[in-house]
Amino acid sequence: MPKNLVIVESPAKAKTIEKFLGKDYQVMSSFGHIRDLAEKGIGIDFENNYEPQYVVSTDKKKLVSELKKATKDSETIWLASDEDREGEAIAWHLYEELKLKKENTRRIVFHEITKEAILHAIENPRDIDVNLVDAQQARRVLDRIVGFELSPILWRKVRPSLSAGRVQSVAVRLIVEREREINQFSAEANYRVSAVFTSVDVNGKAVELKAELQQRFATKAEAQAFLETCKNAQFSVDNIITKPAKKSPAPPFTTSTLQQEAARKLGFSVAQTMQVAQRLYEAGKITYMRTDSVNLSDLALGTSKAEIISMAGPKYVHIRKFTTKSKGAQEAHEAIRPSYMNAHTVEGTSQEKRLYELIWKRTIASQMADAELEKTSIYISVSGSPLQFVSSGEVIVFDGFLKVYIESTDDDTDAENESLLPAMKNGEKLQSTEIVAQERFSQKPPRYGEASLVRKMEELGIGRPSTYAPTISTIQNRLYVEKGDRTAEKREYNVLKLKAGKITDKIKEENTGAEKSKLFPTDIGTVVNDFLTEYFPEILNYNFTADVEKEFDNIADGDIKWTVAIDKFYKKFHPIVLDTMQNSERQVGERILGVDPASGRQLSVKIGKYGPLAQIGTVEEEEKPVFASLRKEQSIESITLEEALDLFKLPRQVGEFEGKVMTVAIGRFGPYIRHDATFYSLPKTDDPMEVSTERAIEIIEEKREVEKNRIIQTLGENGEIQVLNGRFGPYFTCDKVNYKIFPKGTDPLTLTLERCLELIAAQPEAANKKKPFGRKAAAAKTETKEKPKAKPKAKAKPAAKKK
DNA sequence: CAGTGAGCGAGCTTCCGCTTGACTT
Repeated sequence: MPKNLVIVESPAKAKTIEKFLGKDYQVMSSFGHIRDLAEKGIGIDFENNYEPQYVVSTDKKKLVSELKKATKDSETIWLASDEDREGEAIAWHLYEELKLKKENTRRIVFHEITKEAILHAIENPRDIDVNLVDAQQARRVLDRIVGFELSPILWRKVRPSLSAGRVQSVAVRLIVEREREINQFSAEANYRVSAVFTSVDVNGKAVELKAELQQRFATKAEAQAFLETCKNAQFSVDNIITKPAKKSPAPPFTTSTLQQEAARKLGFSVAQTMQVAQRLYEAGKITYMRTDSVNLSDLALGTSKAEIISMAGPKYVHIRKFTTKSKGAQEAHEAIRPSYMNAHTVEGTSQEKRLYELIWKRTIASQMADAELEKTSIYISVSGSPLQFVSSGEVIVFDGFLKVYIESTDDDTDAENESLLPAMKNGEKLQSTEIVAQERFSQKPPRYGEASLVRKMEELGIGRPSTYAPTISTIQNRLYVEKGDRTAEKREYNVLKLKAGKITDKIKEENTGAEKSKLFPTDIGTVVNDFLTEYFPEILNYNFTADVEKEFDNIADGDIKWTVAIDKFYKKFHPIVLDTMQNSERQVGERILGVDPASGRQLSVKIGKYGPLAQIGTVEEEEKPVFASLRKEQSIESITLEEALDLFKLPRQVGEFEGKVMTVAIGRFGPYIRHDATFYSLPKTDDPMEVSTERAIEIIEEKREVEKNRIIQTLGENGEIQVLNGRFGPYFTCDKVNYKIFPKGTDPLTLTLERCLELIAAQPEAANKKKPFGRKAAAAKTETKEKPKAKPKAKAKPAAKKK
């Protein structure tokens, strides 16, 4: 039995360390925190100076008893959790829960996983830092108080099962406020003038030069006047300025920057990035993926340098030490980097390969030389006008890090092809081939995507690397926010063109405002946000986390007791909770849009039992109100009176077919046509308000055609087996259970009754799936999948249901 | 798969951070 037991947080780490330490050491993992505040109730004893009630998490019970057993057999126990606030608390919880003794317990920390670093740590043990532990307890208790006192208010005043918290509520606020900025935005137009000049270069060759006027015109008249001036103007090179420029590489990846780049370059969702990174980490290919540090170990710097030299030569090396600038960073780990810099790629799925290569390039590039550029600007004067055109070009003199990696930006709209300019002389005369004044509109602020929301949260110091992805899921699961697309709208713009001495004036059309996979606030999200910001402005303040972090630092420094800090907060916060619970109205987000011209009754929108609705009339009136649901893409905040009135025009009869009426309406699953008790979904491209009789018949016939082709063949005496065409290809059904056909590629027409029975026998699970797991079980399943905390309750429920 | 919108009110829901598992769609 080894004399020493080392406990770290992650099993992958444990495995590596065990190799370094040899036979005398056993290394185990705690899998993060082993205990937490009691899940039932608030888990804090307010009568007893905020005493936290800690409970070993159900999924950790077995682990804790194993750890306990291992400690009994060891002479010395080494607590080697991370060096930050949470890591210190993990060490303390282990100490408490495993009932360790001070004499044979050591607290150690190391910053990189190398033999030297670990041996050095073992030679320099210390005690558990109680102040740092207390800072974590304050953090934990504060979050519990905020979350568990605010959420019930929402259950009462808005809707059951909602949630609020220090992090998630602010994340939602960012999205709601951005949406308002967009709604209130009005595009301003101005005129941008560009020109194409020709000349002869120093070698006598004809060259072309594109240039842009430095000034923009606010009105069409001004642009027109300028073009008039240009009609008879002389153009000449006024000045040529060439200056050197530099570009430096970005620092290595943190969790947040990895999520952003993977979203931009690979199109990964935040959760996807983390899953793929986790697999790379577990396979030993990269360092830990939840980190806020941009620091690289000396080992990594050394191997990077060697790699760059062999790849590109010594002049491409530039070793850099990056420092973190994000708020509240705790830097318990290294930056995210390849474990071995000489591995340019890895084996694995294509996602793993692509993410790995991204990490490798970013890491290598961070240690490479700056790129050197030469920027040239040619200024062109216009006779009869003080204004100047400018043509700019950029030449890469030395590529440096650009050899391997170019960082993306969210708005790469200005990616003009800046290139080499022709050689010119001062005073040179130019001919203009055309000069165009084009109307340009200012851009709406962009909506957040998952990754850009993470970036903003990191900037505000809200949330941690381990919680970015879960928080993004939570606010979507609560239906505060949803991911969606906006199709482009057409917009007209004006183009004035001067060519061959003539000015033409044309209207052109452009697409604008298309967005993909962005975060939109829902009506519930907006109502909850407005309610919370009104009653709890302090919690919803963007600086709240930063402010409490300062207080946690004071606790960690020993300047204030954690219970005193919490008491200060609670004495302010709790009375507002009580007051809000008592005195605030129920929140339905009602907006009165105006009057229905047909009836003269009030038209309003609000959140109803089944979602947002429009309502004509009020309950106080004698005549009952009339209701209509809002459409999916509409919101209470932005719907207009006209749009709301349109909702009452459905259901609408669109004529007859085969002697039966056809009705168009919008249901739970979108617009549909109803005919002879059958439903036909309307394709997205059809507007339910516009569908004609002919078009409706067409849709019905199309669906019938698909239905007809659905059945490939029928087998069995009474046709109990049907071979069908489904969304995922052919399958067959027997007794209301669906079965796969294999091997893949089997021609469904060759299937016989015997073969089908064989296939049924080969997939007995298919039959079992349906019965014990009903709809509820399926729902519970997705629930637990969405939030990693598997709740035993959710699993127990369906089990109890089946008899 | 597709009509809902009054109110009785059982018992339930919820936070943030640290870490991975396991078993059917």
